[in-house]
Amino acid sequence: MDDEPDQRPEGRASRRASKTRQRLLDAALYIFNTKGVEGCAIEDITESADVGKGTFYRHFMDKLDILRTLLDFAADDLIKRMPPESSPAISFDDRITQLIQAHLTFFTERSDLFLLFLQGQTMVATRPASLPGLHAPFARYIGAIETRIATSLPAPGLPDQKRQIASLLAAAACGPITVGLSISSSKHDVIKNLDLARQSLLAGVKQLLLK
Amino acid sequence: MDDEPDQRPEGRASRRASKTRQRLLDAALYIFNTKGVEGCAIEDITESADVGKGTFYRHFMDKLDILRTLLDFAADDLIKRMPPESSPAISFDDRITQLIQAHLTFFTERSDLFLLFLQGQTMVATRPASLPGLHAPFARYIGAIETRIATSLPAPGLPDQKRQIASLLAAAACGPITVGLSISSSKHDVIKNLDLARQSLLAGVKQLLLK
DNA sequence: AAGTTTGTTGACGATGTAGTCAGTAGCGAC
DNA sequence: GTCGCTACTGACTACATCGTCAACAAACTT
Repeated sequence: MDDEPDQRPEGRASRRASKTRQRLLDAALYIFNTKGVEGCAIEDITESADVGKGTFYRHFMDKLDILRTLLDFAADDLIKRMPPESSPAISFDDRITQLIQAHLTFFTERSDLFLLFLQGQTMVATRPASLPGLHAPFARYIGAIETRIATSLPAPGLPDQKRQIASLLAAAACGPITVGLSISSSKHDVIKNLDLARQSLLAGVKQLLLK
Repeated sequence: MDDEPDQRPEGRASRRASKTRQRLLDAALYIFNTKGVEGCAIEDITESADVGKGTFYRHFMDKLDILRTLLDFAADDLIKRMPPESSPAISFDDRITQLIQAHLTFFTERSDLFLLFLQGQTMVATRPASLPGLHAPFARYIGAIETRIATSLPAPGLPDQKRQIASLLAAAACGPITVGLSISSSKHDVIKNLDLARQSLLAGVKQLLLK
């Protein structure tokens, strides 16, 4: 994680505090990806961040709280890599390619964040009940894709068609990564498959829109 | 879970034992999908199965062991729904459709197994190190797809092309479900998206094979 | 420099959990 | 019936984990 120094947080004390907070976030990201979210103890995080245990509770309510924060951050990072919302209308093909490309650089540059993102996605998908408030970053993520394809859609489309295509794009981007890694493909193979998925998606969506 | 009574397990005693084992498997499946694999205690499982805690350890080594058993079972179930290995050579389109269809009925009829399968897939993908021996069912799953597309491939194809297409198919089948559920689409919407993914995949793979 | 506020600490009580094991119940053989 | 065997039980030990809190430290204020 590498935020800029935040906007003038007053003095040294509060600067130190945000540094501690950041260390906790970094440590949590690492531990979550190593031992799994539920499989890790708060003390694993504070140990790795080299702070006292009590400090954790000054910055976060509990494990779910810090997980939420990390997933929000991950979603932000991924969304920032997409073309700007107000970007000029380009061909549908190019827009799809841009969006997949955003996932690709996210995966290559911040695979730690992406892996947590995928972990969270599955957690929310399979047992939303026990994870209050965790669906928000994913809804934001799909929403971001939706608005970004809106301006490039060949036809106006039905109300929920945009959402459908956005979901499909997300699946085309996230699916190959999860599947590829689950059978221990190399990162390189995963990336190749992702490009394949892009082509596949493109062809498929065109077909959908023709009807 | 609903196995047939197993092949003649001798007398009533051992029949009672496999019934207990089955109750544990059923309970574990339920609990895993409710509280998450790592978030649940052995006693949650035995409690739900209404057996003593010690009984668990008579049938399974530990939590990872029963999880492995369940994932193996899930993979078997999914594979059984695919067309038989020795099935007649049909068109590539139809074969892809058959395979996606297998996922679809698996999802509609045994969503509990499929959700655990997806959970396991993500666990293995994001942190293989801490989960020894858990990748096997997923390798088996991809292998099953591979052999089933082999006979219908338009061209012989390169050695790892089959694997690539198999991964892509798996992604096209699993991705939309995970993404769909993560933004709390209805089961119906998820199924619709899955069909979209099938079309998309078909178009994309054809394009791949043309080159 | 003295006093106040803010951030950090780790020991602590309470609770949870894994895995064991001596004991019990049910079954099958004779 | 009774003996041996297998399946089952749940109290128990040993340890892990949570979240708190009184004490401490650093940074600000006057």
